[in-house]
Amino acid sequence: MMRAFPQMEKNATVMQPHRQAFANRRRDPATKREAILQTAAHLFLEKGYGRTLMNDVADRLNITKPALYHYFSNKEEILLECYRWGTALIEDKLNQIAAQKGTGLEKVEAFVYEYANVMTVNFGRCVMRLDESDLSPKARAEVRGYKRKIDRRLRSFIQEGIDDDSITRCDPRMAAFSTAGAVNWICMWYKPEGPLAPEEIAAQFARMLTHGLAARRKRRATQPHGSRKVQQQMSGVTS
Amino acid sequence: MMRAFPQMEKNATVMQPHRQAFANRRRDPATKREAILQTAAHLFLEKGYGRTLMNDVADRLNITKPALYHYFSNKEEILLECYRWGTALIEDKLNQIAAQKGTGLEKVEAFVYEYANVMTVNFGRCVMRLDESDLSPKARAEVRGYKRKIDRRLRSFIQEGIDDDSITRCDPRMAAFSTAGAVNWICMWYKPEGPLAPEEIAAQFARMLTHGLAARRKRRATQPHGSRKVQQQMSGVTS
DNA sequence: TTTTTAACTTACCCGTGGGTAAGATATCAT
DNA sequence: ATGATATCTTACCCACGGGTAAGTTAAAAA
Repeated sequence: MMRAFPQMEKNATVMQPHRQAFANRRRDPATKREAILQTAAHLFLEKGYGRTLMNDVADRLNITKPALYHYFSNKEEILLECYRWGTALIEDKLNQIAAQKGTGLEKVEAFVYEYANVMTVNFGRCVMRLDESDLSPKARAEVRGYKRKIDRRLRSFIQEGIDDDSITRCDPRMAAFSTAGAVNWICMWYKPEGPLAPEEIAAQFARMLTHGLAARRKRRATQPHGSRKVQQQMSGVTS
Repeated sequence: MMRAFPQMEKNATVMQPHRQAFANRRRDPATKREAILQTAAHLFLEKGYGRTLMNDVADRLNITKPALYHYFSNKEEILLECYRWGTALIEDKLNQIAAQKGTGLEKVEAFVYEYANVMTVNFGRCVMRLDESDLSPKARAEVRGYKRKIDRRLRSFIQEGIDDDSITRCDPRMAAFSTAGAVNWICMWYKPEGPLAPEEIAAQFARMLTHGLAARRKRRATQPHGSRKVQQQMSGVTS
């Protein structure tokens, strides 16, 4: 029998990609674990950790709440695993940058670019957007460790830049807070379905945070701003 | 009779400043309302909104939970009022800056300085640190309105700067996100009892965010960084 | 003093949501 | 086929915490 809209079924699963992971019972457990993490991360970002119920996660996967406890021992472990995935993404990029050649300033620029990109990925967003105090002291200490490592890396790039004269003299700690803060905040307003492409954001941030807003020298003529279109209105400072 | 430590009693109240507001029954209700708000804001920042119990707030004020409901109809109203106080602080500063003379860049610099200072005050920190989705749709819309106003102001300063050639050509929306993000993030790591003075933070941020990290020109000699002491270690990128 | 009333306390309710006990079912090995 | 096992469901428990009902007390008014 011919279907009127043969693609409908497929689209239905495309819209809920992680439901598929639980279609067969004996499917790879690792895949299911990740499916749980992905949907949980999505919900945590959408509604916050506290307001995300275990039932919400289960519902999205077309399973029941107790099924989740076959893959995670409790809600906090899901949260912790989101942190682990996110920080791993960042660490990975940082190692690449640290191995590169270049001035300190160039490394900071690369840091901002890569870090900004991670801040548009759900797991990355979780790292900076979710509240650490939802974690137990032990888990919180672990996450703090990851974050401190990131911070040390950024500060070392800045210090390199000061030493090689590519960065103006400043307090590396404060510069790191400022730079990282601007990028961290991306996870507060970025919407995957929004009008801004991650690479575009990353590129602009990398430029602005290293070279500042101030005009380098007086411009002669003020010609209009290329063919940039007036873009969709976004809400505000934080959303 | 002489006391061995006559100041002890006084210190006890200094340590818990808001308890005093509820010492007498017929004291000014407005004072008590503010005392509740202050302690609530403090706890919200310390433990998060969701983990702060009405009992926690009451305990700190040496009263019982139902007493709070004489001043606020529910928990959310306390939260909303924190937002109102915080955004009012910011708006106030913004109006002053907008009225000033100067280039766009100078206004952005002033914005960063004043805004950063607000981000070290509890009510100000609440605005950017607490989660809007703890508010009802109606209240959230109100808060969003305040934030959008702040954002519009910042963007207008940036646009002014582009027009008067004090700011390099860029997407004002993106520049606002970057600048505001760096400052907003202060509320995530700033600790009132920490080693950094608000004005110091504000001054450094204002400089870095407008003029960037990049060295303007090659320096001749690299002399050590004045007499700056190695300062107390702070945790990491976000705390 | 006595009355009045706002300010507060004690004792309680109950919806919510994380987590579990025990049983059902699909899939694999034999 | 048949048992064995991981997987998943139905039905439930109960701690927690926001909010309230009803009674108590302190301070101002009369």
